[in-house]
Amino acid sequence: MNKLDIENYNLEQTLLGGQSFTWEKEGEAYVGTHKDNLIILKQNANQILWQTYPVLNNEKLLKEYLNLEFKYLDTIQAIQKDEYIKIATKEIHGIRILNQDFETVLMNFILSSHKSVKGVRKLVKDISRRYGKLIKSEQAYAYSFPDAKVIASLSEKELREIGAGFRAPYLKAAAEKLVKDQEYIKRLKSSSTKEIKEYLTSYKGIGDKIADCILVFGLGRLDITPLDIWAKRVLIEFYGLDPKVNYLDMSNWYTNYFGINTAIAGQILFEYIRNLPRVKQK
DNA sequence: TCTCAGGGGCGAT
DNA sequence: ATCGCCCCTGAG
Repeated sequence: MNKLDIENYNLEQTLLGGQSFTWEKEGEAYVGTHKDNLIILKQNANQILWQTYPVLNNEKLLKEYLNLEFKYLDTIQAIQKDEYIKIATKEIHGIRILNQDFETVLMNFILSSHKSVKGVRKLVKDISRRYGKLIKSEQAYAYSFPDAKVIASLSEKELREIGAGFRAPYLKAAAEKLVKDQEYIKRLKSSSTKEIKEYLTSYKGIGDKIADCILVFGLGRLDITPLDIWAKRVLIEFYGLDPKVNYLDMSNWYTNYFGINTAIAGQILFEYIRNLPRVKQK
């Protein structure tokens, strides 16, 4: 395998933390797909061992996908605004935001609705195994998540049968829309966050939260923190916000407080609070 | 075996 | 603004 020296990179939390659903841990290795590429990674302290398939040694792809050029330490320094985030950044170290494929992220997050990370990963894997492309190496294999055209060609019934449940019609309609809007989307990517969000929420099955996930994880808009229940708990338990504050106001709070890299702060606080020992409610 | 909520969103009120 | 309900799985 190829070697790359890189400090402050936590593969485990980055790949399996819930921003991507196309990774599995197999023994010591992380096996995942990005578009129609298979990527195998291992972490050894400050070294990442890696290989890509079917095109071998694709360093450009790897660096782009793992976001290796990202100025991690500068960002961490910029968000040290209070004791909570300071403690969190000590405990949770090395999370990056991946540069994932837009279409895959959009479809995967539609599937994430009312599902645990583990549940989404399983569903994504089941769909990939059945309808995706097989990519093999000598040591591992994986199926890529099908592109929009393939998903659009499936019936709602097929998607239900594989486990998509009530998300099946959303997924199918989204895939059709992705195909139809292909050219429009290319231009949209350089538009304002607000405009893109408006477009995304016009999809059935995409509301505020999932739209924000797509903006951050599929388009690299780091000036947003997607508000799942954990990001909300952070605001309520650490920063004293009233639980009744609506989505948009909470979201604006993050952006106003942490600024252009609030997505990173959000990921760190999310991991931190999620791993705190909790007393059971009720 | 059974219950229950899960990193939401929709549609009706 | 609030509230059932959606489909299925893993965890208890």
